Amino acid sequence: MSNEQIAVLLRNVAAAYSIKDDKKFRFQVLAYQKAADTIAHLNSEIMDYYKSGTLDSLPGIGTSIRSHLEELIKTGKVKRFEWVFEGIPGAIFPLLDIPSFGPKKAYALVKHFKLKNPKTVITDIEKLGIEGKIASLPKFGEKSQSDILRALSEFKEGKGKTTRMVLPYAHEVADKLVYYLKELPEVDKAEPLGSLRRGVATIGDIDIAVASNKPKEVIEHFTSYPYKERVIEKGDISASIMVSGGRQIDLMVQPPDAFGSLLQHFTGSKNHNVHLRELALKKNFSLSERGIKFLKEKNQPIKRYETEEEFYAEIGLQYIEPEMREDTGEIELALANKLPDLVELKDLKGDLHTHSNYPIEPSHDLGLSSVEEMLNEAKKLNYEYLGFSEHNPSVSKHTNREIYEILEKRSEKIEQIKSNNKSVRIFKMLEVDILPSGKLAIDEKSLSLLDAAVVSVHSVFSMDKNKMTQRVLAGLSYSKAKILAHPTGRLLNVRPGYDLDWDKIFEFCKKFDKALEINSWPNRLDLPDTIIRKAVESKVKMVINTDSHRVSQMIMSKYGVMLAKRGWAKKSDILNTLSYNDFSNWLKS
DNA sequence: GCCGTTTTCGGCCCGACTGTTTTCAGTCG
Repeated sequence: MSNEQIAVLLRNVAAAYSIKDDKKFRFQVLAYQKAADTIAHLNSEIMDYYKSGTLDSLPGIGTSIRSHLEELIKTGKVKRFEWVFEGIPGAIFPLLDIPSFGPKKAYALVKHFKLKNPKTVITDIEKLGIEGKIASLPKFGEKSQSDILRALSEFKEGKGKTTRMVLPYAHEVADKLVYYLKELPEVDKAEPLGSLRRGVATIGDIDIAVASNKPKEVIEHFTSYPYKERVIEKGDISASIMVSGGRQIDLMVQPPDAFGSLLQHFTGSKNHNVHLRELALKKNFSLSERGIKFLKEKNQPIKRYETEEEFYAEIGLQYIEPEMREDTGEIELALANKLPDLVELKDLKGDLHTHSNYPIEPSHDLGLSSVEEMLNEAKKLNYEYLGFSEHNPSVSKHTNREIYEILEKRSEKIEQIKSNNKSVRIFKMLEVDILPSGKLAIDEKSLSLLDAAVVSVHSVFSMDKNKMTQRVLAGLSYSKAKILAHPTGRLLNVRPGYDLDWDKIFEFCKKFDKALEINSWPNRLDLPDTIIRKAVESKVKMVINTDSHRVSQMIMSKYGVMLAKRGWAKKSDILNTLSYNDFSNWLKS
């Protein structure tokens, strides 16, 4: 079973518990939801945890859920779950993906209309709504009937609870809205928060916090946004709108002197906030977006915090960078004043994976900007060095000799530019395909023309984990191969990427002094953050690259840095924070 | 069901908004 399937099953268990007896099973519901979230966000197969007997090392999975999962994997079913699902109609489950549908609403509808078929339940309900039969149910009315119909039709057009967008698109939507909000004089500050601020690879809803003493005016302005499709909610201090493409934007307002606690609250993550608030409760503090209530002191007003730093300090914590706020150990470290000093954008001294438009006749895409243009941009970015890593010349269209000649010519051109350009140093590199056999696409003689190679997989993604690991290690074993580019091959919202045996990869990288790339390309963001974290723990070195194909893309390293921070990478974990001489020595080692 | 720097028992975040209600349940983040 896939992680996704297991996550869905656990979510269904939570929903079934909630229908069975909301009060009695309150904590089971929470526990199963948390376990489902954990599994849904794993970057390696749940089967690997099962095989190594480490299932209960995962947050939210204890002895009980672990044994249920083991039973599931061994026998294909779980006795306890069968009991939980008893009397719960299967037709409720497809409804749970639809925004505004929870277990209660789904059950009420399915039960009342005796809907049996999970495959048709959505169209069944739609039909009942159109016939006007939902409005007469107890606790339902005309408004909820039309809300249901709209939710169903938006769902059919792709607006589900789990649909997510890639980072730059989310930034674009958020930036436009922030710009619009700031047109209102009553808006002191407006900032995008949530998963966008934490640098999560894909974004669900966009969250925006506003500092203002006039919340009514702000909400009015926000809900009048000209590019909105509709207003979802509109209250005194918060509101939600939907913009084109079914994207939801949530906004919340607090007075400027309480902006710190709002930033903290709205940045999340949910798990981080829950942990923080539980911790605070033990000290008799109650935290919220409004500030801190001191529970021992009766009738005291809520204390407000203008900055997040003050807010964290009041609870006795070091300031925690947004990228770390996932409740994966950062709160414990902050308590002990032992948070790592994370890598920053300004630490980067170069980019080793860029594609110029030099006519190298590759089988994959060529860049669109010239070597000179890219060097100019590198200078603007304060880089000391830049590596050109166009794709290798097409193997099917050229002989080895022709490839050598193409690379020789390129080498001469680069040497020429080097002599005219002293401000940014150049590395002569190449992105070389690792063929299915594990061989590199070009031979040793051609490789000898390079300072080093970035190697990567661009074909036959469907190999199993062991074979793919062997393939990648074979490719990395060439002495010129120094960096494994976009190591998992994932394309966000397109394909999941292949599985590698990370322990073996890490071991190899350390032994032979190779580096893993953190690819900043927004549809890749590869390595995934959880694997960066493991690499950091294993003391494997990494390089943050952009994979730019034109000048304007070279600033994308900011996404790579956020990703690295999510993996708790320090400056010392990232090799392209080294000076030219030190990096050059490593590259040629 | 999970979890532990006051706990292996006894806790478990906090508040916003909506529709159907006249005080609250459901959903969301």
